[in-house]
Amino acid sequence: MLKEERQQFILNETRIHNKVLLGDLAEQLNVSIDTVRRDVKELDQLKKLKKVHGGAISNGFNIYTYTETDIFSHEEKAFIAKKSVSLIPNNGIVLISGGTTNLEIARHLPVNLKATFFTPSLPVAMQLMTHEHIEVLFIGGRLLKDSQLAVGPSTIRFIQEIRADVCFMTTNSIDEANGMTDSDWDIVQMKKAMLKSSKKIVAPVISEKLGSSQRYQTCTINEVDVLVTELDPFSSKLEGYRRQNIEII
Amino acid sequence: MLKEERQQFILNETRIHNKVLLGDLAEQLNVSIDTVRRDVKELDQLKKLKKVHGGAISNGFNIYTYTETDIFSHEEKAFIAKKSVSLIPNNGIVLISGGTTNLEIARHLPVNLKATFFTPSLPVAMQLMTHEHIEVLFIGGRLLKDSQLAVGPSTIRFIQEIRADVCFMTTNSIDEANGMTDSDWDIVQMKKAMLKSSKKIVAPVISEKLGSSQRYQTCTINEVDVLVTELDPFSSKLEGYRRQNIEII
DNA sequence: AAAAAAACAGCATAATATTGCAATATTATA
DNA sequence: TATAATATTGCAATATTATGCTGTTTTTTT
Repeated sequence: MLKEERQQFILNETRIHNKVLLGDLAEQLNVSIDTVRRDVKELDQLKKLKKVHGGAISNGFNIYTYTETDIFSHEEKAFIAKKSVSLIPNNGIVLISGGTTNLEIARHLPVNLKATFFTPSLPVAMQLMTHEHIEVLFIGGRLLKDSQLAVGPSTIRFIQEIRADVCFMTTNSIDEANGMTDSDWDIVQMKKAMLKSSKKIVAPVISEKLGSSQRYQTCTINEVDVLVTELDPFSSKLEGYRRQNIEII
Repeated sequence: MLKEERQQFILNETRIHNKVLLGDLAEQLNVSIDTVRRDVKELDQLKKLKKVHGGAISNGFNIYTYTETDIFSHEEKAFIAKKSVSLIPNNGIVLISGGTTNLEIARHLPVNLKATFFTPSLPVAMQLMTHEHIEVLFIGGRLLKDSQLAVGPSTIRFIQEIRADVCFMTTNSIDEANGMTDSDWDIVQMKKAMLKSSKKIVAPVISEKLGSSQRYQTCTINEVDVLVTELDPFSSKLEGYRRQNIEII
């Protein structure tokens, strides 16, 4: 059995039972308790579960597998997500695009939040479905293989029928001059439709994306209502955006 | 055997089994383990799979609950899948519902098959996306949490616009008197729409489902064109279906 | 505080990876 | 077609990784 399989099994067991004992795992997997201990330690470092004395407890369901190198950006995105979820009104209608930051938002929803989410992103939909009180509506269409996102005319038509309270729109790049920009034309068209159908536009953006731009424009900077980054809201790096009357949290 | 073919084989094996051991591959391919190692390394660099110590694991869709050990009667379902895929015409339009048997079909598509698949099932869509030459269209709508399936009026409207060559329709239960039956009303409505939009109806069914029935009817038995089971097509258990003029493979 | 359980560190062993190299096969070019 | 350039493959030597074991330290329980 491959190490990765074993770790996947451990993750699955912790998810199902909420907690597991290292001794039990060692027996089920036919390996020494030291090996299990080492596995659990690694998984803990990858934030996939929480190691406790004698066992491990679940860290919730996570569809995405982070490599060691993006552990830092993962933590930053989780921080952005925690700040972002406060913008969702109870019983609200939410439109949410794809990307790993939005995936974190889908993970960090308050357990008691009741809301309806529309999304064209397969991974985000999967993640949203783990929440009991969240209704998930998938926006269908042609699926792009790399971004796992639905695009195309039927997608846009579907989006046009929605009236959302808030839209979480992630992007490849953002800067003052060009606004939010992306490298894929189909995705940009779909995103434009999303923005049109939403009252409030929230851009959860990791600071490394600030000040860069791509080929196609989704929207200008002043169409954004709220900018959420991992930085302090009064950071000098955000000065330019503050001047545009964008709420920064 | 050409290097290309070998790598294609390796990719297919990892897709089907979710993991492979380098030693096994070397044996199956009649090359040294070094060659396999180099192939896997290349495929890893191309992000087509993930190389790990001792083997490789599938790169796309890896949710534990859908791996071999976790699917009930996996062997039989994989066998049904292998028989079913022969019914897909090249460049055809396919409608495929959810369920683990259909998931196996999505896994076992021939590597060179070109086709367009429509599905309302999240896991099936994920699996289909791992195929290079397959176009995947997701049929959106309200997602049911347990079956991970889109249902509802917008789903049905979307389906009504499709004209499919073949439809793979799995079901909870099937018998001669009641046809295909399910326990969820929304799912049955969605399935009815799928059948209406398809020229040829294929029912991949594991034999233990034969002769049982549920609350709601999807279709009568003579609407089914082809029945695929893990049994020998001439098995006496299939006698009743054969009398209905259903093709059995 | 003592006893028990668990975690940790270091080490030995076996399995797997990497590297350089030579033999062979394939491709490009004159 | 001949020849040079390039790629592929298997092998051997060496390096790395995974695992279990032992003894010791830390944590939990009594």
